[in-house]
This record gives sequence, structure tokens and C-alpha cells, in this order.
Amino acid sequence: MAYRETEKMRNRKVEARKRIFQCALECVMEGGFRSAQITHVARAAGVATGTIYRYFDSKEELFAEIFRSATQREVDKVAEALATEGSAVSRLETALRQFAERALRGPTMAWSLIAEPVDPKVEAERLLYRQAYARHFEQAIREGIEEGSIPPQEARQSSTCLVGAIAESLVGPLSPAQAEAEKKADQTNSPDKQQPLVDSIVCFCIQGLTGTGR
Amino acid sequence: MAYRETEKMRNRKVEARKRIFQCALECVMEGGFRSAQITHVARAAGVATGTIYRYFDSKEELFAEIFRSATQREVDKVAEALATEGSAVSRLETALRQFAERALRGPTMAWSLIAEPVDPKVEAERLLYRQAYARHFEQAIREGIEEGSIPPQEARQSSTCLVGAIAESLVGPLSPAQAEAEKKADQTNSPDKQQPLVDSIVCFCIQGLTGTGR
DNA sequence: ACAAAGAATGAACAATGATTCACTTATTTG
DNA sequence: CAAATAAGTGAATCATTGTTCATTCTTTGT
Repeated sequence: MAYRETEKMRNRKVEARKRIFQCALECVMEGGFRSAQITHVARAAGVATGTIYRYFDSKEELFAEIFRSATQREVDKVAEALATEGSAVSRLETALRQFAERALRGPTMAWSLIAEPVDPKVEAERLLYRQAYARHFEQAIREGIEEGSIPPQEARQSSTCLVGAIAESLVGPLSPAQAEAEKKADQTNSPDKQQPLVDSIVCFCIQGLTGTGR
Repeated sequence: MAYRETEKMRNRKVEARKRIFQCALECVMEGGFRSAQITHVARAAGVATGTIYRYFDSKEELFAEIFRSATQREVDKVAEALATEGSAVSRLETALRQFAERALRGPTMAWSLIAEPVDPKVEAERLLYRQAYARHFEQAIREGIEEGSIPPQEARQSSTCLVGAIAESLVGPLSPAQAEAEKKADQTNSPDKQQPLVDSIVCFCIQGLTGTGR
């Protein structure tokens, strides 16, 4: 007997995996999935490209995991906002507003998660997560219908419309082209210009649900 | 003097371009942009790959043109539906309904146009065309506001929400995965199952606009 | 028929980037 | 220390596709 994985080694490996993951995430945050190449990630993490394949099966797998982790955070935030006190309508309103505001605050990453062209495996995750958002909204809509604050409707379909409306509304403002234009004009995304955008998205959504609120 | 482009030749070239274009379109209709490779198109059109580059600058250019042509048809249909007689609301309703029904009738192509991952140049066209849809809707919304059938609102933002809601609602039903499942179950997309889907999308949208209609 | 000009050809090429693997280095244990 | 085992390395390889271009085939006008 000569070598057996020891605790110290196990920890070191866990650390290495974490570091690779973290660096890959940073690559995406900086330049989107497009520019996140294995070579870059390897360099950033200070390992050889081959090493990455000891920890992840493939590039797609790695970035699917990145996507999942980043998006799950947002889904959780939505779920959280929907789990507070208050009427279903006001909770939905808060959740939508928060989602949009968070996206506009971190536009590069948000764009990557919402609209950037990505590998098929990552795209598959995206579809799944859009459904995840929709399911949370759906639940809240059902509650609203039950408590009478939302008229009876196909909760499933309405929730999908919600997801589509908010995503589409953000695509333009988040797009790299837009970001470029804003960098030239003023300092950064000024919140004062974003407020009305968010307001009108939320208005449309709530009214689509309830028939009131404008 | 020995050769000068003659009428006959000019026509033949126009024909050739059309044939290549048509075959490329058919490739997309069958398998989406993904499977539409230059080699395939060339084979389908009965020409060499090099010939294609006499008629189109690049693959992206060719498929961007395909995309434009196919999407313009849909935009025109929407514009047409919005240009009829009647209140803005009822025209919008018709336009939305027609759009969804057309997409569900040709799901493969619709999916390619709406949601398939595509080359950057084609993606750019897609963004442009989404704006084109939105602008038409926006115009109708303004008219509705003027005539009093739609309450005052940010027409621009609302139109974007419309586009997003309807697109997102269709992504699921149009996706190849879904198509696969339906092929197993029954014959094709049965219109009787689509009706409620379309209805609820349209309901949500109209209510989002007007606050009534459920 | 022949020369000039253009069109068509398709195999070779180029570019991109993920993945592999023969080899090196590090760790553990007797 | 030496044997055993695993982790790490990174240049080479592979795979995929779009694009080019030297060559061949067609058309046209004299």
C-alpha cells in the first residue's frame, strides 16, 4: 500500500473545484458565456486546461453549472419575495419589481442569463429556469384567485406571459449595444431613468393579471 | 469583344439565386438554422458550395436574408390585421390571435424564427424584428389611447410586453421537445387543444392593455 | 471555330476551440 | 528512500464548418 486519498488531499481538491468554478463565473460576469473559453478559465484559475477536465466533464457541463447557480439565486429571490406577507397581487408586484431592478443593477450578467446566445446544454437550463420562474408566479396567481384579488384565469398561461413580458422588456435595456451607448452618455445606468421602465412593466403585468392598477 | 452579359444569362442568374434561396429556406423549414449548412443547401440546390458564394457574401448573410424574408411575412400579417376597421382593441386582439395561430400551424419554422439559437447576425435580425412587431403594436396602442378604448400608458413599453408575452407563451408549445411528444401522442397539433392556449394569451395581453376582457 | 469573359466546381484550406494523453510532478505509506 | 498512486500539465489532436481559389466548363461575339 502506498497512496490513499487523505483528508488534506480531499479538501485541496474541493478547493480546486471551487476555484475553477469561481473563476469561470467571473469570466462570464465579465464577458458573458461567449468569451468564457476553457483556456481563459484555466489561466484565471492558475491551472492547466487539462486540469479542468478532472473536475468537470465538459465545457458545456461546467457552464451549465455556472448558469444554474447564478439563476437559482434569482429564482430564490423571486420565491422569497412571493413568500412574504400581503396579498398575492402586492407580492407579485414586489417580486417583479425586484427582479427587474436586480437585473438592471447587474446588466452584463443578467443579459447573459436572460438573452445571450449560449450552448445547447446551457440553453436547455435556461428553458428549465424560465419554467421555474413561471411555476413560482403560477402558485402566487392561484393564491390570488383563491383569495379573490385576481380574477379566475389559466394561472399557468398567465405566469408564462409574465415571464415573457418582463424578460422581453429587459432584453433591450440589458443588451451590450445599449450598455455601450449608455457608457458614452452618462456615468452608469442611472436609476432615475430605470424607474419608469420598471414601473410600466410592472403595471402592464399586474393589470394583465387583475384588470386594475394603472 | 467576346462576352457580354446577355438577358438570358441575367435571368439564369436570377433563377439560380432564387433557387439557392428557396433551398436554403427549405433546409431551415425542415431542420432549423442549426442543420442548415452550406453543404446541405448546395446539395439541395444542385450546385457546388463555391457557387453559393457568388450569390451571397457569407453563410450568415444568406440566412439573415432567409430570416428577414420569413419574418417580414409575419410582420406584414400583423400590420395587415392592425390596419383593418374596428377599435384598436379588437384589431390588436385579432393581430395577436392570428400571430399565435399562424405560429402553431407551422411550429418548426415558427420555433426557428422565435426561439432557436442562431448565429449573431441572424440574432441581430431577430432583435430588429421584435422591435418591428413592437412598433406596430405601439402604433395601435396609441390609437387606442386616442380613441379612449385603452387607458393612457407607455405605449412603447406595453408593446414590448405584448411581444414578450406572446413569444414566451409560444416557446414551450413550439419547442422541438414538445413537437416530439405530440408526434407520439396524437396525429398533429390538434387545434382544439390550441384554442384555449391562444385564448388565454390574448386575454392576458388585452387585459394588460385595457384592464378588461377576462 | 475560336478567343474572351464569366460562371461553376469542389477539394484544399483556415479558423476556432474543445478535448485528449503521454509525460511530469506531488503525495502517501512501508 | 522507494514504490505506488494520483493530480497536474499543455502541446498536439480532433472535429466541425465556413470560405477560398486554381481549374474546368459555358456562353457570347466575330
